[in-house]
Amino acid sequence: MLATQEKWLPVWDDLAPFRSGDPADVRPKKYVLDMFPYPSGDLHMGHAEAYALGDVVARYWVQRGYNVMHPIGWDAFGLPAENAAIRRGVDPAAWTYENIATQKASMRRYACSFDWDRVLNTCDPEFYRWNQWLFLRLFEKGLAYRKPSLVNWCPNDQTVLANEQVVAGLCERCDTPVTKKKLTQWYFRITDYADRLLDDMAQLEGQWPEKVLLMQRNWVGRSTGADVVFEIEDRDAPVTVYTTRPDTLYGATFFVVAADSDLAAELAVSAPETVGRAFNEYLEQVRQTSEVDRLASDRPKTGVFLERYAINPVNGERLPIYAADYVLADYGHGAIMAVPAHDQRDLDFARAFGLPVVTVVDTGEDDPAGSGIATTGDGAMVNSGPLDGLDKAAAISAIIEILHDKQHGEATVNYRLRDWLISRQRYWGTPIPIIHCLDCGEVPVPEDQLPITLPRSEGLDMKPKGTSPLGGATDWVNVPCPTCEGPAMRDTDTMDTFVDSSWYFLRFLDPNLETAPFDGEQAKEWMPVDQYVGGVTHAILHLLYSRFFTKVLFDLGYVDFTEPFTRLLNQGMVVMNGSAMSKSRGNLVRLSDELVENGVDAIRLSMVFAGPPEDDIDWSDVSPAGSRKFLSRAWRLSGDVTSPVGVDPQGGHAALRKATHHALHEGAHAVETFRFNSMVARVMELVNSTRKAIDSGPGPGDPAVREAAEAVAIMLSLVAPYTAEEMWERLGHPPTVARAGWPEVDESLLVADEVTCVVQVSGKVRARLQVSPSIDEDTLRELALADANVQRSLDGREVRTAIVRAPKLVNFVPA
RNA sequence: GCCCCGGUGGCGGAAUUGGCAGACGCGGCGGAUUCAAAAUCCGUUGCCGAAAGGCAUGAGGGUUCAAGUCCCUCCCGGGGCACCA
Repeated sequence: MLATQEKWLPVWDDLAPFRSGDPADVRPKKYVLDMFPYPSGDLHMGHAEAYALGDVVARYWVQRGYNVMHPIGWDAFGLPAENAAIRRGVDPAAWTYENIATQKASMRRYACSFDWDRVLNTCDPEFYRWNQWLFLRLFEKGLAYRKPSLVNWCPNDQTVLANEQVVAGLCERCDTPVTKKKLTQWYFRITDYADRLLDDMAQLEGQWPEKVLLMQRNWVGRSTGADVVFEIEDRDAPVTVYTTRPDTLYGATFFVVAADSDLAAELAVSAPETVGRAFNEYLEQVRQTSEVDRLASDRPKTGVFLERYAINPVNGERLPIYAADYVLADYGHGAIMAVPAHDQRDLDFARAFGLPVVTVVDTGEDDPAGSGIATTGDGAMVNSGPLDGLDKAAAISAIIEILHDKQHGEATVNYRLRDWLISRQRYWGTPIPIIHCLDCGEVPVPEDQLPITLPRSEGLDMKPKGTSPLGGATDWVNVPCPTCEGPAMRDTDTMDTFVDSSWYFLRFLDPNLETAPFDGEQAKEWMPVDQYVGGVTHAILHLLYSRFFTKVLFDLGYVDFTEPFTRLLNQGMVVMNGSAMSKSRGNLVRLSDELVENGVDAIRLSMVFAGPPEDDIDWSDVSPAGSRKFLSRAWRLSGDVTSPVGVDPQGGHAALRKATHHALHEGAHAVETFRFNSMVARVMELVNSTRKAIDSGPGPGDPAVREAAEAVAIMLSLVAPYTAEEMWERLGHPPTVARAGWPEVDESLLVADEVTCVVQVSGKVRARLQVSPSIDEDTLRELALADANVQRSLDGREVRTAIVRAPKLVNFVPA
């Protein structure tokens, strides 16, 4: 196995069959992209699966005559490098580049069909200078801005997190419960693109897994409703609330403001002193509640009455105002009108605080005041003045019109999506290219000063302490203001590493370009990515951000498409005995061990053959030894062929020729529909047929045997490159089989000259006939009826109906 | 709680539009080869039955000449969302 690697790797390096950058190359282009890895160590089983699957696609399109760009790089910024630095005192850069070298060598041995001329590392200044450049473009457009806000804070990593990076209240990286902190941070205005992120999904329908589209739709969370303006007693300015149920306005019995909102604080200040004290106590308690606890679904409702009142604009009723934590400060306007009869959360609160419940929609269900179950369905409006008798939809439009006329509200849209918080208080990332000047404020770093490279880690205190380690690099931080030359300071935060991956696919077009992040002409030729392959863990994070960046770049005129990834394949995970592999569980399978034991080809084949690519693979169900056995069976075919290279297959053994062309045809179709396991099954069938032909059919000298063996080598080259190359050589061809080309399928060989016709009586199979595929219905019916078994089953009964689907099926229905 | 997606032999999984259920493989069993083992090769392998035949795609019902596939109800598993007004 090792000898085979030693033999072919230099040959492949030399021939570079997957080089894609030749401007004279006339082949049509295709861009196949695997999600790039984080260099945390050597490759593991998960990488082995992902890259085996991506390789099938890339190598297939090369065989089909395309100039396939299949690049690889490293998502090289991020916390593990820094944590290693803290634990072991190594330089994050040195640690990272060492791991990259290890992974790169492993990928080469794993025979990944990457174009090695296009490698990039996001931690190279040549890459991240363009992060800074893009940041400045967004800053100019007002799409990058700083604001104070209550943000997600990971106490373990000592950094802020974007909303997308908090999973069920836990830090996505380290599973530590996330807390909230009031901080001024940098954001990208992704919410400006909420509608387009939703609407452009129409382009992806059928091309992306439905599941991913659904998750993104939920994440953006568009809802339609109305803003309603409420006057507040003893306050000049009114307060606007957002509601999806303006039709229930007459059912509002109280008013709630988010406890942690500025409005709550303000209302409490001008309330009686006892209220102020109670409020402050409550707020303190809310602040100490972790995100995990806050999200617990069965938590009782809590709050404080502020002894203030809002006025219902339609009936002038006084609604008591409460501060509570079930209303979120950063959604809508941070305040709601509460309609306990028709909203479960409001009802729970009303019952806890003894507030009235007024039903305004008669849904025919039990009265919520008694049942404790809010009714949310449709029905006739009651107790609602001019709305009485209308149904939900009519009431919504009627009330919006009324509010609009009185200037008390209007129809609006709201989103669950929040702006993307991109600053991080950590070292190993892209410095934010802003200089803070006391006089000039936030000053962008002039473009000719890019990149702002990271200061050396030596001498910096890397320990997480809530502020960026970059703050300790005084020489680096203190700079003159680019505008006024006065003393100023660099921004010391670094960018979220998801910024890197939001556009890296464009950098592959020319990773060494020094004048721009990418070349527009090349983007026209190659983009968007035709096939993206990666894990479903990025369903929201990376894929949403990349879609956002692409739209921004489109608006800025840098690209002419609005979606970056035309087609998406999510591969599953490799697990062991039903659960994710981990050292602590003791079910870790080491890729390197597997490779030593069974070889690269057998591991790749096992990954591809295990099942559909999107399903998880349980390694305990997989037989790499079986894969190895099959590969040597296939390989042996190539040694048995005795006909000369280039022999005309015409006139060769007809049945085997049909088998070959059938396999090529079905195999191609299987690859194009992501049924890679079925493609392998078709190759296995062809190997079996060829073996039979050699041993007991027309013999090894038949031209059809050579044709079959060559087809096996070519199909196998998608999965098992070493075995395929060995076969190709033994069959008398020069390397490399990767560029041999997919043999043209002879359509005439796809039609069988005899098919099996199933004859049923009352839907049960009673006979099978060998018939010509062109047999006509009448002949087939007579033939079927004449069959002895059919006659026995009919048992003298008359045939009431005969369904004839020539040439494959006849069904007699007796009277 | 809401929304998706699944449930097919001992196991992983096949099955264009409703038309031979179980392709291909793993494992098992039997045999050949071998002093023996490994490797390899051949055969066999859904269940019941001696056979004819019958029964089988989570359970139950329905549509149809015909259902793994379509419709309804339920059970189980996996995933996503979860105070977003």
